[in-house]
Amino acid sequence: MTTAADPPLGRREQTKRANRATILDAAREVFAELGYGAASVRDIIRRTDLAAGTFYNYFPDKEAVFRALLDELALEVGGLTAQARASATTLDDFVEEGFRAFFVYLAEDPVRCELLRRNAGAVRSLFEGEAIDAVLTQLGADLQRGIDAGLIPPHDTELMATAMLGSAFEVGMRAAERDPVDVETATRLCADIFLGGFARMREG
Amino acid sequence: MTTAADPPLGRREQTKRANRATILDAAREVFAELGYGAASVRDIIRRTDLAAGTFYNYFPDKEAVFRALLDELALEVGGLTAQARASATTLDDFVEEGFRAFFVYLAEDPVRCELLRRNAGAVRSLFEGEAIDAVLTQLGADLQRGIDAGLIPPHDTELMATAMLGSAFEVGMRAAERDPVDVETATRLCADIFLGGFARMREG
DNA sequence: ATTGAAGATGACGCAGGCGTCATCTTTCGC
DNA sequence: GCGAAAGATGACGCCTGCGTCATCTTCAAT
Repeated sequence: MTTAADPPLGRREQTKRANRATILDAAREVFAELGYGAASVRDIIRRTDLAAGTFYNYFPDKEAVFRALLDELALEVGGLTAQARASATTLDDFVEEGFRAFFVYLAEDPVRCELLRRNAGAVRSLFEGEAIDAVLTQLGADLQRGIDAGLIPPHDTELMATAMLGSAFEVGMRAAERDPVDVETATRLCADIFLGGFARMREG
Repeated sequence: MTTAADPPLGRREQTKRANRATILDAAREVFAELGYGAASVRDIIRRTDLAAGTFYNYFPDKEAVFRALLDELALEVGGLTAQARASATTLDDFVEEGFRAFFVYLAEDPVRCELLRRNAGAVRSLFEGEAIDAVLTQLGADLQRGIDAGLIPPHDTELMATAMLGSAFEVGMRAAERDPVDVETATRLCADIFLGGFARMREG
């Protein structure tokens, strides 16, 4: 299931895609290890058997690769969690499956995980209101729908989404560095916390 | 209330302290704006009327200044929150006052706040098990005491502490960028979430 | 006042990153 | 096969940061 021409894949286009992927993979590793700020374009191409100049055929600078990386990631994580929440029928499912999707996604790839962990700050400053923020907005909107439907007590959805993402992020990181990665414990904990929180807000 | 000689403060010692403070202040700003990785020693001294060489009379490299900055910060935040929790008599107070202390501390100084926000990743990778981690360990221990005393249902205290810190951090950042900074709303939200969470864990 | 040491200064040599561009290699259409 | 264009290559000039160190300035003790 590709977007355009399926069979007619010229050698030209083929290497182009491969090179782009190679650069992105190398960049993911480098940013994960060194952090965005300390990483250089040279660090990235050095991890590749491409020449320095080639990099600039694909991306104008390191910020562009970083953006590409994060856009991809935000799209994936946004899609997965939103989908998980969308197919939930109860509030318990909504919360639990949302967290689980996130933790499963993190557990899937340690490099991805480290990329996020190491660059949380850079992501924030670099993508004010983009990419990652979209995930948060999406969650906020879902919460609002829950409130409208009477399933969740009214509250500041922006702050709540922030709290959920914050917990999920930190807990996910901690869980990911345990061996073996225990998605269930993390899911259970976060779900209990926030479901309990909703209950308390409903009563109090 | 200083540690040693109070009256005999020679001009020599005076400038030394002033210079150290000047460097630390400049470093805080630079790290907050550029992020640890991208910041350079030159960026720091440039923000000062000291000469390049002078920097090295006080710190061996940028990592050392960063450590000094973070150690100070961790000590403050650890002290304030631990103290707030220690003087609590009920579980509600324990949770609420702990969060409040943290949010008040953040709201106090925007630069400090930005320093943390921007460098969350660098802090983690640079201080595996030091400084900031101590805050977390402290919180974990407090939770364990709560469990032992039968106030809090048993659970994975390490993960729980992580979740609390994660929420507090993200919510604090978000709250800090709102104008005016609303410590109460943030405190209320976090306290409700985690108190509710405890309640749910106790029942279920 | 004199002098010795603490410490501030900034120029220096070295290292490495940046983005470019002339050149070479490969692919594709004919 | 052939020629032209796409694209890969890596050396180049420029720039900036690093940590040092010889030198100058300032302080304090005599």
